[in-house]
Amino acid sequence: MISAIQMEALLKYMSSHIQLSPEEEAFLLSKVFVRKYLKGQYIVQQGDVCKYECFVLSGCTKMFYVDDEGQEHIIMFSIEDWWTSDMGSFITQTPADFNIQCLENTVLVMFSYDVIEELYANIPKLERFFRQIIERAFVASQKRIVRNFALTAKDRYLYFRKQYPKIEQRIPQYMIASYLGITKEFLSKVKSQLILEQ
Amino acid sequence: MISAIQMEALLKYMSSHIQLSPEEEAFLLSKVFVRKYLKGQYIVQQGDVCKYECFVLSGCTKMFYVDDEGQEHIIMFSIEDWWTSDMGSFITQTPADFNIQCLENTVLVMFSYDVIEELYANIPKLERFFRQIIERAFVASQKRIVRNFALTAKDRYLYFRKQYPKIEQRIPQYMIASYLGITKEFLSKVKSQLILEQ
DNA sequence: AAATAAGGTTAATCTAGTTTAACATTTACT
DNA sequence: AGTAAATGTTAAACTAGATTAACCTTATTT
Repeated sequence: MISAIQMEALLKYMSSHIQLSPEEEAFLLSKVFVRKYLKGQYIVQQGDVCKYECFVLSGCTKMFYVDDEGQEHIIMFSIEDWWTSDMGSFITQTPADFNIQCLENTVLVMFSYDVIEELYANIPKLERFFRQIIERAFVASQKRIVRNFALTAKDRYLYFRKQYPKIEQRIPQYMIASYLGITKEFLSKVKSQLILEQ
Repeated sequence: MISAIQMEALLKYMSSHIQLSPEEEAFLLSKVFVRKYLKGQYIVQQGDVCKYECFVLSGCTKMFYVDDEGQEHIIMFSIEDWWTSDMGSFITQTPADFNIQCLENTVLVMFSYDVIEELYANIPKLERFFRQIIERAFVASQKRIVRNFALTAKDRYLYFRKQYPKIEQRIPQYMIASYLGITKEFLSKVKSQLILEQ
C-alpha cells in the first residue's frame, strides 16, 4: 500500500511540523495508502464527492472551477509536500464544486474522511497539526483576495513569480494566467512589457 | 469580566456546535473577558500585533487593508455570532497587515493567544471546534476568490445581497462596493440598472 | 430650522484588461 | 525526420469598470 521510501517522505514532512511517537507513526501509516495518477487524470471531478485529502509525494496538480461559459478558473496548484482536496466537499461529504487534475504523473498519500476522523480521535497532536495547516491556508487565501483587489495584473504576476518560482517553471503560461485571473494574451503582453523595462 | 447574559449568549452559540460539560463551560468562561468598543474605534490596527480572537456578541466590524495609494479594501464584515481577528497576525504574533474597526458600538468576547492555547490543551473538543470553523472560513474564502474571477460585478453584488441580507441593511453602500472590489460609483450604476430591469 | 457632514447619484472621459483572429514556436508522437 | 497538437505571441477593436467632478439626499448637530 505504501512503500518504505514513500513512508519516509511522509514522516519526514510530518516530523518537520510535529513530533509523533513510533506507535503514532505506525498507526498513521497503517491507515493511509498511496495512489498514482497519470498526467491528465482527475483526482476529483466537479459533482463528485471528494473522498480524500491528498498529500503530494511527487508530481503536480491544479484545482479549478469551470464556470457557466465553460471557462476554467484555477484556484491553486499543489506540488511536493503540499495537500490537495476540495475541502468544501470533503468536510461536508457533498458534491464538489471544483476539479482536481494532474499536470504531471503524480503520487499521492490518500487520507479518507473516516481515517482523518480516526486519526484526530486517536492522535490529538494531528488535529492540532491540521488546524495549523488550515489556519495558514486560510490566511494565504485572504491575502490573495486582497492582492487581487489591490494589485494590477502585472504586480500579481511579479508576486507569483517571486513567491512560487518552482511552480512557474513547471506549468504552462496559460494556466498561470488563469490562476492570476487574467487571459493568456494579457499575461503574454505583461511579460513582454517586463522584458522591455529591464 | 463577563455578565450572566453575555455568558449565556456565548454558551448558546457554543452549544449549537459542540457539547461542553458544565466544568468545561466554567473553565472557558473563567479565561475570557468582554470588551466594549464604540463605533469608529479600532480593535486591531495595521502594524500592531493582533492579540485576541474576538467573538462578536453584538455590533458590527469591518476588516480591511489600506494599500500604498491609501485605498481601503474590505476583506470581511463580522456581526453577532461571528468571529473577528487578523488571523495571520494572531497565529504568528507578528504585526498585522489588516485593520479591524467597529461600524457600530460593538461588544466582544476576547480570547487571548495564551488562553486559546490553554483551552486547546485542556478541552480537545474546542480545538476540534475551532478547526471546523476555520475549515469553513477557508472554504468560503476560496469560493470568494472564484466568484471574483468568474462573476461580473453585478452578479457578485446579487450574490452578496442574497447571502448576507442582514449585513446589507446595516452597512453603507460604499463599504459594500469595497467588499465587492468595485467603486461606489459603479455599484450605484449596477443598482440603478437592476431597478430598471425588473 | 439652519448648517454641516456623511452617504449616494449621474454623466463624461478614460484605461486595464478582454476578445478575436492570425500567426509563430515548441513539444510529443509515428 | 516529419507531422500534429499544444503552447505562446502580436495587434486591432472592444468593454467592464475606474476616475473625476458636480450635484443630490439623508442624518446629525447646534
